Amino acid sequence: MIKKMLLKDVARLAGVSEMTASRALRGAPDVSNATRAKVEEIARAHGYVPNRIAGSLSSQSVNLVAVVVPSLNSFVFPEVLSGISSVLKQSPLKPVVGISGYEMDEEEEVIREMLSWRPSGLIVAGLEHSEATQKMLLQADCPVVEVMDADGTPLRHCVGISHLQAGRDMAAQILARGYRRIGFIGTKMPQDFRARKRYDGFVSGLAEQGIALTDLKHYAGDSAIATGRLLTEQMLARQPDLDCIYYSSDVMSVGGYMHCLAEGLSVPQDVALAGFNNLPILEGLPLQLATTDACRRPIGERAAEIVLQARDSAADLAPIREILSPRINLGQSL
Amino acid sequence: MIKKMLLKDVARLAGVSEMTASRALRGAPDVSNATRAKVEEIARAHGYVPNRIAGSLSSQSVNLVAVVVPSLNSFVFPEVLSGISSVLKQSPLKPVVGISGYEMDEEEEVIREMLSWRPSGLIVAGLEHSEATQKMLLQADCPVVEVMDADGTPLRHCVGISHLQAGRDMAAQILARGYRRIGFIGTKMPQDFRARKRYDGFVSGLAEQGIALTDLKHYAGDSAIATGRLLTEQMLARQPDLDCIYYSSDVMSVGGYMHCLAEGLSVPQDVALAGFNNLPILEGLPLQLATTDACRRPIGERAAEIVLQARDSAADLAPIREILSPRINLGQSL
DNA sequence: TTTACCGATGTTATCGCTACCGATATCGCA
DNA sequence: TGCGATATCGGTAGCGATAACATCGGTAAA
Repeated sequence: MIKKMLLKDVARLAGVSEMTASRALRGAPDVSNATRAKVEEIARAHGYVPNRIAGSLSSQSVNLVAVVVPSLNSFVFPEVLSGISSVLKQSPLKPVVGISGYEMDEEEEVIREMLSWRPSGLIVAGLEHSEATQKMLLQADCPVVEVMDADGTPLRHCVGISHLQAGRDMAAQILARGYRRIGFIGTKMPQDFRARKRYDGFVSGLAEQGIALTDLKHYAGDSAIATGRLLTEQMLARQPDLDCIYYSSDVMSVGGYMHCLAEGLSVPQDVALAGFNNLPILEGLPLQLATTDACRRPIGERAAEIVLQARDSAADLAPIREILSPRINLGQSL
Repeated sequence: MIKKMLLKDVARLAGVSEMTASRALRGAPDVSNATRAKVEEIARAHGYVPNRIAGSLSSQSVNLVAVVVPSLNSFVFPEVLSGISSVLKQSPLKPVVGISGYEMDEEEEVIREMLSWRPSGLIVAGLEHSEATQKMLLQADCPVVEVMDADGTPLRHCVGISHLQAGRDMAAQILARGYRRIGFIGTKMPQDFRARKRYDGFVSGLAEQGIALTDLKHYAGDSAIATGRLLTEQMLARQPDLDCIYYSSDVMSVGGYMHCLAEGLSVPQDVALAGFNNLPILEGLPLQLATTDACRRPIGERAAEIVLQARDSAADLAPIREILSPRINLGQSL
């Protein structure tokens, strides 16, 4: 294999035209079985890998779906992704992931990069984008689905939950159980719009019943169990009579629980805990922590379905806005 | 914006040739600042997104590095990825992730797909590939780096650790602390070659001192805290006098620890625990669990550096084989 | 037997951009 | 004033594949 095999090499070796070789390898119709077999045989024998760059330029179609998420570390997006993948598997489309790092500028750059590859669809987490990004998304000639969040104005298609409502609902549950001295611990706070909305909903849910937060910690860094533990320790030191803490993420509430375990505090008697996301790390703990399921997988699945739907329909797909209902899991920590 | 803006539209509006517009937008030399500014202005105003498919076909270069990993759920690969990203950020290259799902066939398909986009480099986890995959990787006209593992024969470049040795080392540590009735719990066992190697190394390490495993559980499913907890419970039921368990992953050892917490078993007095990877979930637990750091980030960084190095050097880069030394963290659970 | 038609294949014309190289403008300097 | 060296810019020719249409035996229907 001195130099790269091209389609024309395969064609020549198989004794057919480039066109026929192309059709054979793509599984297109109008090729006799004998010819197809011969072409495939030659391609395999020589390790021919088609050049999809050329193919896509020619066919004006790219079998990729861009997926832009803030992070892969947070345990939350892999599951959205797997929902997307499972649905796309029924089609020739493949997901490609880009990471925006909870930064609008970074998101803009990543989206520009992805759109420059002319994907068949774009799925992006969140409704908040820079102006330039919004413009790009509106002009993109592929279906765009904003996911995870439903509080706001989607550009076109949208699948998510109301984080505002999720926060409010958790406030109601916590108040209903008689807790009154309540703290909130959040991470990535200025940048994570959804965490911010849960916070806002939570505070307003408390306010509806005349309760204000007793303590509050907005931490700029990433969610981590160790961070949750540390911030919980600090908050309980500041407010020894706190009776409940609501965290922006299960990762953090697990950290809080670890603090309680280490200090011999009993949950929920000494302090009640609640998180968000219903992450798999909650399963297997000695105590089931309260959480809200964020519908990650269904969101991914629906988003992918919308992309497929848009691809199949000749005309532009009418805007789809799907608001899923997250389910609170009270567990044993409230 | 009725139809897609093309470079020629930008050029026309800017009153320059396509060529000049192309140079201006790419930041290529030989363009006056005034012209460049005007072209950029027009492009921005009209939301022009260059078509990288056409650009790459023409320039015969793609600024993407394919990264193929078994899974994103396992908590281990995101960190390799972030090592890769951080290094690539100094260059115009961008990582693109593909998921092989711990399946050789799937891996083959994913790699074929990625290579069909003619990336500037390919980083793949593991040394074990199907024959067809090996052939593709050898013929690929881009640098290929196999990462994570160093036990075996790399195709060309390789950055990893010896999992065999990691298993052996942990066996030595465990034996040195006097444990004799030892169990092993592993997941993804037939497919995860690296876990398998740690197991083999562990068993041989024990054998060197005349010890055999007291109990063994190879679980086919994914690692999860809940799974670790359940399998630990079952193993301890089978072997009540087990004094130590080595897990294929920290995720599982945390599950084991959760079982101990729930049952009131003290670690390491009642049973000692050790895992692998040094995952962030270990941080913040009431007890620090023994583990081996898998050097995930440095591996990602080095792999990316090799890709950059190969890109810069005119001639073919001589094979690089880098074996990092994982560090055991004994914690408090042994 | 003739004609319409169909499956299998080949020919031509892009797809949107950039490498390559030639053309032009500008400027310093003798 | 005239020359070559620079700085800018443009025309042409692909990159490697596929869409669309043309071709061409051969078979079934008339």
